[in-house]
Amino acid sequence: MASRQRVTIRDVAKDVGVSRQTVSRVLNKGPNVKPAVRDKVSEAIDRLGYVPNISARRMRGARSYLILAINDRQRTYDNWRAGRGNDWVDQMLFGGMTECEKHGYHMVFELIDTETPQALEQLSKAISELRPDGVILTPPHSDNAALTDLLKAQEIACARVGRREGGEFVDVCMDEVGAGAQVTRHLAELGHQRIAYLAGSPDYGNSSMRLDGYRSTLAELGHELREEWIGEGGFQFDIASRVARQWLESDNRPTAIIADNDQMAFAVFHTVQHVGLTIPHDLALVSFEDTPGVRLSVPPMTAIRQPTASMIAQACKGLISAASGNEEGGFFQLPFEFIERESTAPFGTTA
Amino acid sequence: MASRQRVTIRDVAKDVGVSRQTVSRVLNKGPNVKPAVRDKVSEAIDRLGYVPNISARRMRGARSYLILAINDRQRTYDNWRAGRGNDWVDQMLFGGMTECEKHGYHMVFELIDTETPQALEQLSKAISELRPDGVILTPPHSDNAALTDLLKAQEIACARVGRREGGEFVDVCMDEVGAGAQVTRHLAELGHQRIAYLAGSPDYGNSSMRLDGYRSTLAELGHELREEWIGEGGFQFDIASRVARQWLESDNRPTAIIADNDQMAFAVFHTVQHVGLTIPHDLALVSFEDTPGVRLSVPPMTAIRQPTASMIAQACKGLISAASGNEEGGFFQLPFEFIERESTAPFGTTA
DNA sequence: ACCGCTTTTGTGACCGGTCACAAGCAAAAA
DNA sequence: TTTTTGCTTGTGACCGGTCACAAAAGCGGT
Repeated sequence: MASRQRVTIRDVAKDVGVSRQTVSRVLNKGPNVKPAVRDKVSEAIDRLGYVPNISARRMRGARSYLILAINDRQRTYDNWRAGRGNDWVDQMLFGGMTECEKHGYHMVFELIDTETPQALEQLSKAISELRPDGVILTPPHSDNAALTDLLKAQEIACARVGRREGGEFVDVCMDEVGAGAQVTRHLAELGHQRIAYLAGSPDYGNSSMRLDGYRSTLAELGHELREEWIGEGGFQFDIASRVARQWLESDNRPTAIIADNDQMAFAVFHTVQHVGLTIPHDLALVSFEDTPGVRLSVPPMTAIRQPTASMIAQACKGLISAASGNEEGGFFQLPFEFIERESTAPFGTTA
Repeated sequence: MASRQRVTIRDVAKDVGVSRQTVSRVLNKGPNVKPAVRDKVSEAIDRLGYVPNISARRMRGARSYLILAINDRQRTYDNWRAGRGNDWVDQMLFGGMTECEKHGYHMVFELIDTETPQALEQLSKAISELRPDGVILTPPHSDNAALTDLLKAQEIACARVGRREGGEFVDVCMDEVGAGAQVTRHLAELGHQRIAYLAGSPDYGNSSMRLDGYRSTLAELGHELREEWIGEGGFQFDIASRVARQWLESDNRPTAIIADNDQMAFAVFHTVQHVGLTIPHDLALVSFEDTPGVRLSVPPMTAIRQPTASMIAQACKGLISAASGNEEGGFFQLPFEFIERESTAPFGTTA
């Protein structure tokens, strides 16, 4: 059983000899408070150890100081059970809290079942109960119109990770085109001429942006762009394996492959071994994720790392800013990290 | 800007033609409500889509339906930055939410800086603002007396992961002795006679319990127990490497090593390679963690997996039960998972 | 000193639930 | 029938903040 509140705003007010409202104004950094009074109140707050009660604050239509972060249950479960070791939530927590605690905010994590009818109801229940100041939607929720419509209807600010419309939403994403360009340039600079691109799915916007980066960079550098070297692996191991195999067994096989996600990169790894080649001597390989799996592969993989923590931090920042009465929404593109490891080597180091 | 509450308890009361209190009683599954009335109220709640406001509930000393999970900032940062891919928070979220949503609870995650003077203040601020029904302390906080004292003083229920006193706390831990026994028996059954134990630190209770399991199992099976085969690696790579090297270069080297954590298991991996031996042919190796790193090592490592998700679920269950007015506290020991992979092989398969 | 204007401070109501207690009502006991 | 008892329902106050609005104080200009 939790105890009663110890020090309330009235205690502070009485101590200093001012009204509750004046204390409230100091707390919320409101204008129109004499510096001398402000100091006296601040001092009393510290001395008495007063901390405002979030629940009470939320009552009269004020802020709740809560940010709701939505994750997909299935995805979280898969990561957990398969032991693939995706540390997505860890990163969200670190990035989010770093920003939140600066402003006295807290993060509530919620799991919902996307793609099911319950999803909407689950989110609806959570926001009605918690009335957060903002909600962060991560993939695959970012694309769920039913959810964003609900939030819009409820007038709750919403940040979407991985989207780039901006407008009324706080959209945060990575520079996908730049990432596609970066890996392509990296391979080209290593001397590779025959660079294949194993794409995920054209339906997925970010995927096609990376492909754009690949295309434009190849053109820019005057490299040959062969359509048969752009494969589609549907982000899946099996499909990617087949595509990779076809490439690797062809007469004029690519000397480098860019994989759109780690699953497919692993598929290439596997296929390379199967065909009797080795990485990086016979083939350079880059991936667009950076899950622990690829960091710990042998050899460790060169990859683009999504700035998950920064993205969540930016999402929080945007939401808190909106809750503070500033202009809402906006579109933030964050730089990627390029991590060069041992799966890429200069062309010509073939054993 | 969040919108006003749409449907309140008064709306429901008016709709059905009863008082607010009656609706409240139905909500809280209180006794003394006529079944017919209860049904009518429940129906109206569903029809109007009424969801109680947690903040309001919390005001008059009632529950907050919030569980606060405390993690260490440094540890979270390290996991993130080093890319070691510890999915601890993912597991906490999955395990915790699975239990919480059954009871209408939410989880708030907080990062604090253990071992610093701020830690106490950070926790204090968080509980004053949020007034959660319970707090989950994970290592290394579980052992921090200042924190538990604070929670006791504030009369906020507390669950500690990795401790086993029980009493007023909800203590949740793994069967460490059993785990120590299990890996020892596993190796013995594979035919190993010379099984070394690379312990972490005797100061760490769980570590010494696992060692106890090792000792007693060896005795039970009538195996030789050599004190020089119990090393201390301080959970650190470097120290563990030295110990392993000494063992592996001795005349009568062990054929199996049990490592108290993954860091040290990696140290053994490294040392084995360095000395020119291979796993599992020349040496069987087991670890007591199961981070993605060891799952993805080559060969993948046989290991004990901590039931993190279940532990957090149990912690939530205990806290919610206490908040519901049941007997507080207790001690829960959860079974470990033993995952046999390829770093252990029968003795005698030496190449 | 008086006026208008801005800055600073204070008061009562209110948010949406729950608590304490009182009242209504039925069945059981006297 | 009357009283006791237990179950069911309702009423007003209250939790700890903030909002809207009113009041008071400061300040330069006439």
